[in-house]
Amino acid sequence: MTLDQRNGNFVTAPSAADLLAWYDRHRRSLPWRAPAGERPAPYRVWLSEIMLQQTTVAAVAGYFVDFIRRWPSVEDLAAAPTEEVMSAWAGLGYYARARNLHACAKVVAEEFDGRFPDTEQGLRALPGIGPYTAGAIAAIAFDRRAAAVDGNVERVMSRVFRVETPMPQGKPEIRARTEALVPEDRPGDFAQALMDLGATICTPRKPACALCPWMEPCQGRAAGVVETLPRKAPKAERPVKRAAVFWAEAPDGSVLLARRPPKGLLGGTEGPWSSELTSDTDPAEALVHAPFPADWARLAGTVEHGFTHFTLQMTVFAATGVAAEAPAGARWATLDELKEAGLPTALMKPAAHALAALHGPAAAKRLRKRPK
DNA sequence: CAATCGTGGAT
DNA sequence: TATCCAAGATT
Repeated sequence: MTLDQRNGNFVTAPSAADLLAWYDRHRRSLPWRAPAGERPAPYRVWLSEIMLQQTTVAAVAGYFVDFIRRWPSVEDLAAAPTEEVMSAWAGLGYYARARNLHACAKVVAEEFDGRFPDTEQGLRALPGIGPYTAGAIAAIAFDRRAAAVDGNVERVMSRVFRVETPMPQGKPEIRARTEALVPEDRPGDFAQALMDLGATICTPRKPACALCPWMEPCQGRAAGVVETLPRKAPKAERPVKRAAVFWAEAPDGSVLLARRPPKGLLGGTEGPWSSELTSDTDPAEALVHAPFPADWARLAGTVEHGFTHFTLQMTVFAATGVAAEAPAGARWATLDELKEAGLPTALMKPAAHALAALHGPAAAKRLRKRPK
């Protein structure tokens, strides 16, 4: 029992034991989790944590099952061509994760004999593993006493301890508070319990405080400010940028696919040829960005895609019956090969737009990923 | 530190 | 329809 000097209230500290007791009754069953009391394989923990970065459980589940079936071990994943990993990742977003995933698998397979480091520090040195993921893997896969501070934990802790400092300035305090609470026993369950609590009880809006194991010690609730936490600076508004997408079809019906440079927006993915997506291209002057001279026809309408930090408005140009060599970094591919390649959603949209315009809606529908 | 980097679901 | 934002890392 301590005194909160901000309002003169006496507060009790939240206990790991109360949270773990709640977790034992309400833990979610997820594809990457082991049965209660068992420790999941580090490979599965790592793969799931990378996929779950800024990505919802629902979006990840199918990809996780696919990856595990296709590459059952880290050695299998390391041995795969990077292009196959990128294709398997297509649609999940943040493609740097896929590149780092493969790079990390190679390091673990080739330099660590297929075994992941079992400490936070060791994990942190691997590509794609930052402070959160290192803590999560150390705790969940190796039962190390490590904190895993993600968005859920940030929200829970900012509320329980009533941290009113806006993020990211408040992060150090959140981390210190979390580290102090991690128990010697069951640190992995503690990490997952905290995330489950944030995902199912201590939600951004309308938290279910009445069901919360930490309702009593929650200072945010006592002060009536739960839903205002964590505090965040207002976000800058998203500019609209324009790009030109070039849909080329050869006489045999194959289409032009270009591999994007490894870094930057959609880095390493394949898709139709386009102007720079991060600059702003005037549609009237778009043809200078075409892959080769052809009878380009501007298709009616535009295609929009919202990225985190800007909205992209794409104008699509199409040419059919093209007999031309594919430029460097591009290839002619059948529609089946296009589906196999896996396009990011942002580029699947203009592809579908072109197919619908040239061959009808039914042709566009065939682009959709078939359920496996 | 601030900007960059995807996507889909919920509200 | 617009906004938020989810198991963040990298530069």
